[in-house]
Amino acid sequence: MAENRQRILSEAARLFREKGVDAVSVAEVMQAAGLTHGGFYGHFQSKDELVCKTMEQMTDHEEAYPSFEAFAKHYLSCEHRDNAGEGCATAALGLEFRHQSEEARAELTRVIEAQLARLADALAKEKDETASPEQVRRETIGTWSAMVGAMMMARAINDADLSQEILETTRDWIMHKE
Amino acid sequence: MAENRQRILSEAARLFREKGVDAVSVAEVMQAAGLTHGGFYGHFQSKDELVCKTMEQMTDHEEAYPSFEAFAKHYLSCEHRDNAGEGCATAALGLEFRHQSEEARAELTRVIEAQLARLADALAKEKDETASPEQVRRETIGTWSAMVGAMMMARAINDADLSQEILETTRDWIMHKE
DNA sequence: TGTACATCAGTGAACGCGCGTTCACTGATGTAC
DNA sequence: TGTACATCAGTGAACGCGCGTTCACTGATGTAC
Repeated sequence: MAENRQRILSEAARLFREKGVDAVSVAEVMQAAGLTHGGFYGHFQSKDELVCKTMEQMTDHEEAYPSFEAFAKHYLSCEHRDNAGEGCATAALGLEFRHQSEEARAELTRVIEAQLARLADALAKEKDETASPEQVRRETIGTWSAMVGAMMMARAINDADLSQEILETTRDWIMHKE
Repeated sequence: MAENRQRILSEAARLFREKGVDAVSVAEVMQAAGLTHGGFYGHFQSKDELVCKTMEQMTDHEEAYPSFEAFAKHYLSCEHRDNAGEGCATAALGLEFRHQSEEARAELTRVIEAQLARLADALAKEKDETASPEQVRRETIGTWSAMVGAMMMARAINDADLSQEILETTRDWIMHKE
């Protein structure tokens, strides 16, 4: 039963990021986990609880970033854009949480805080001792906003050329701000 | 009848940005326009057509930005964050268009292209002749991504302090990139 | 000016559908003797 | 080792609900005579 619960959570994490929380039904998650929809309520009290637990697990499973440059390069890639299911939850879900419960929004806030902390670590390592914590935080928030915004737009629009231009130019822009 | 159609479009533009396209029903739009839901299909063929026409009108009604700094300051304000219904369509709808029709996605692409063009104009004016068009485009895309990403995160999260910090730090970051 | 009629934007009950959720049931598993 | 029974995760039909959409109807308006 613990195995099944874990498979439900993993499939939910993938499907929610791929299509959005509202666009994925409980039955679809259960089918992806190889079960039928009726058994869902043996594992979770409601779809909202599944959303919260999925976000909770995402925060736990994240690893430290190897280096800021490597992270930015991967983050702002076409591969990441085209595989939202395995990618960043903030860029994949973001706005949808306006309509989620307060509990779910609190989990997303934790996810974003954790991502900012990891990114700040990577940036601080890059700079050694040459930047104050305040400067690092400033650069972290600025670059992180640009990455999230660029990815969201690149995914939303219809024009492959403009999509790629936004990713590449933003990557260039945050790394060499002239 | 033309007046009613216009009122439907205006209310749809406000409600869609405020709550998202999927979270607003046809009946809700019609009620906001002072009509009943049945009459909707005398004005539009489908909800999808309403989405497209609403986006079309948004592109048309935008004005040139006074100055880059003034625009950024207003864009990254708490007022804008808390009044999505009157604000930027890209930051308000963005990702939701993954599930919309190709026609609707094409309209959003046009909205984003128009916003990039207006922002590039404002930036170019600021710089006079000191920057090449390529440099202006680069800075336009970079700053625009950061503004959209910051606004989306500021709206999604649950923590008022972090929300405001993201807005203020990003504003600071894009204006003085050290 | 007054009456009869055509037009048509808007009304509201009804439809089919998919959703989240419930619940009586099943059938594999483990324990008792 | 073999049989009887309890447990309980998972099944699948069914629920109430809100959605987008349809359609027979209404009632105000404008024209014809």
